[in-house]
Amino acid sequence: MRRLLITSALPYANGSIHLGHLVEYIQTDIWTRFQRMCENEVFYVCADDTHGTPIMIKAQDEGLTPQELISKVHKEHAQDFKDFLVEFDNFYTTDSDENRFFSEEVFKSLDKAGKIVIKEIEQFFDQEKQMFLPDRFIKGECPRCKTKDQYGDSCESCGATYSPTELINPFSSLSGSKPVKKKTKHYFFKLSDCEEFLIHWTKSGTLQPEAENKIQEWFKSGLQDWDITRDKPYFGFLIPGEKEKYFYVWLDAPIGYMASFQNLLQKKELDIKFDDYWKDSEKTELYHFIGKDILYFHALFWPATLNFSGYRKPTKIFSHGFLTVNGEKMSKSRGTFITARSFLDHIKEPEYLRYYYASKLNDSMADIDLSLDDMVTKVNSDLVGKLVNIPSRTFGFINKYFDGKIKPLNDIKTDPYYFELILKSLDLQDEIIELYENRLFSQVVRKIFTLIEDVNELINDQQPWNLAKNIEQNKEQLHNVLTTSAYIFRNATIYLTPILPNLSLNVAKLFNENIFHNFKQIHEDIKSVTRYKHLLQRLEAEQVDRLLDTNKKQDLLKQDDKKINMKEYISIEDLQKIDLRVALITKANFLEGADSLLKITLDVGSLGTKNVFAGIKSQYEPNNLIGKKTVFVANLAPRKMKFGVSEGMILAASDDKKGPFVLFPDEGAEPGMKIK
RNA sequence: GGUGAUGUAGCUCAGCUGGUUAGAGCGCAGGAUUCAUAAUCCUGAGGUCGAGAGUUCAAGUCUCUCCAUCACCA
Repeated sequence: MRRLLITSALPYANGSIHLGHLVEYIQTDIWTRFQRMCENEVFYVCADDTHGTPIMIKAQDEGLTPQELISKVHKEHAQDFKDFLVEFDNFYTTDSDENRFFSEEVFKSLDKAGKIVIKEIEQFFDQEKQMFLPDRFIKGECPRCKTKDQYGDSCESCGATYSPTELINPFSSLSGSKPVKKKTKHYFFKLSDCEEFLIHWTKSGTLQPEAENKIQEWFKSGLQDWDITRDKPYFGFLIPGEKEKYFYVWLDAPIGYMASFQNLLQKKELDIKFDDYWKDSEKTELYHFIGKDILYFHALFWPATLNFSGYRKPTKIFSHGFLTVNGEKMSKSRGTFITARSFLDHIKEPEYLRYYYASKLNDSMADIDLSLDDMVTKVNSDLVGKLVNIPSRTFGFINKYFDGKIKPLNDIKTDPYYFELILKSLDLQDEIIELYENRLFSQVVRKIFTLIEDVNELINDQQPWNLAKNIEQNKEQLHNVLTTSAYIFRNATIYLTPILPNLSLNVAKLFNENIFHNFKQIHEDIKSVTRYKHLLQRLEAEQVDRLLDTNKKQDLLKQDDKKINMKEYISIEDLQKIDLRVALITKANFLEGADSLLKITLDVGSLGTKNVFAGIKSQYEPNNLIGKKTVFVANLAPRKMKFGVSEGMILAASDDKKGPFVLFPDEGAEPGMKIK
């Protein structure tokens, strides 16, 4: 029995889980479940990554403390993972006592080993906010192509990279003020000292070949010492002995793997030694699943940190590519920036995504594409049309003619025609296990579906519906066909369990079993089957359309909110341009041929009588409006409409779901009064 | 800008260390079938393997150049 500790990268606690994140969690979860089905002892831990400036700023924006923000996000993340059947043994947080302990301990050990050095550096400082600015919070003109409003590290327009000090006219994106250069004392991890160790470690088979190539580039350019300090204000752990300096979030984030594991041992009171997993690489294996974007941290900083603070190194780092949707980068305006939650709201079935990802995942770092049309056809044709179709087309016969009973494996061995087919499904086990182990899930899926296709072919050839017409004569043959189908279907489902745990559970119930939890179960007899109930619904293309539409709309709303949040203020002069008046509704009428408009006649005091057409028919009866006062925009340019000239506008509130609701002023407001 | 990866049928992807007529699923066309959620099965059409050059008896597979896409740059 192998003993494995497996991790997925920690999601940052300032946003929702989206389909891009899920590639990794689903990939890891499949591999973890696979290892469990091979009877290995497996722990799968993760945590929210909770520290850093962006979290601090976001909490401020939302009027929360950072702790409140991360606890809110943690709940949301945990629910998303659970609903996508991502089964962590522990989903913890980096803002924990355990993590503080290990972070300090690692830091002290590194210091003792002479790997920590103090340097004075010069950084941009926002005098208004009284804080040092991370690169991405500084904006200015690109020094090369002069494009305005570029971030402090690189230009989105020409792709140049530079340091924020090179920007022309830099400004703080937090306060808008001009940052000044200021000196500060920082702790550095002497990565430059670790080159020999890292060259050896990265070439010892711990990385995929592509990742190894990528790493070479960094060696070529020379390893730079790593700044692990951030000045206050910051949300994170104080560096031991300091009052205003914190650990950079990337120091304590991977240590969060250790903290989450330690927390798991305590919480579940497991009789397992922490050191077996974190100090002794002989006894246990440690695997990190990550995205290719954070390879740098996991393949250089992390092993070096571990090695020089007395811990074991990871057994292997598995990096995967990025997710594109419909062949392009995920985009909020196209609606392809799909959150886990909105996928569930519209598609309902998390296993459709799990299946689709599995059918495309392999061991490489190449990006994978979620083609939504492709997902629909794949799910419908593979899962519904082929897999689930088997019990649907055979269980009726088994129940009707054989009282739900299936032949034992030994009995069918006498007939080589059928037994060979079953044998093929048994023999595939070794191959499938090897493919799973190597994370070649797309090939696993393809292999399994050759079995499914065999069964459908067998049923077509043998035509149980015809055999049943002359049941006395054909009973034996019919039973063989059905038995063979049942075994192969059962075995294929066992093989698919890591990918489709819920479906597997429901299929187990069809066979009067509790659960499929071990690949060895393919050798067990099937005793009986129950009545067939539909296992999966077809996926309709409209569901996908609605999913994209909803995400698109939400993005538009958010952009509106953002405009306000981004402090795109208007001046008081701008506001005074609008002549708002109290008006009395004297008449209100339906208009023939108008779907949403009412004709409203207003008494605006000194401005006289005005007519407007208001799109409020859905909410208001004309008679209920007469005699009420409302708010009127008096200097809006008159507009010719089908029904006449609209001489202004009355104000009403609405969002995408409800409204409009007309505004009514408080008592005492008289027609013609200015609103200011 | 530097570096890494990717580019194979309409779509999504397999093709191990170079070796006979380049594969799968979906889609499409034709047929079979009706047990099954219009599901299933059979047959077929579809590719100068991003472009160009080179190495070799032989290249999708190795080398070089170029083009496009994605990522990273601490």
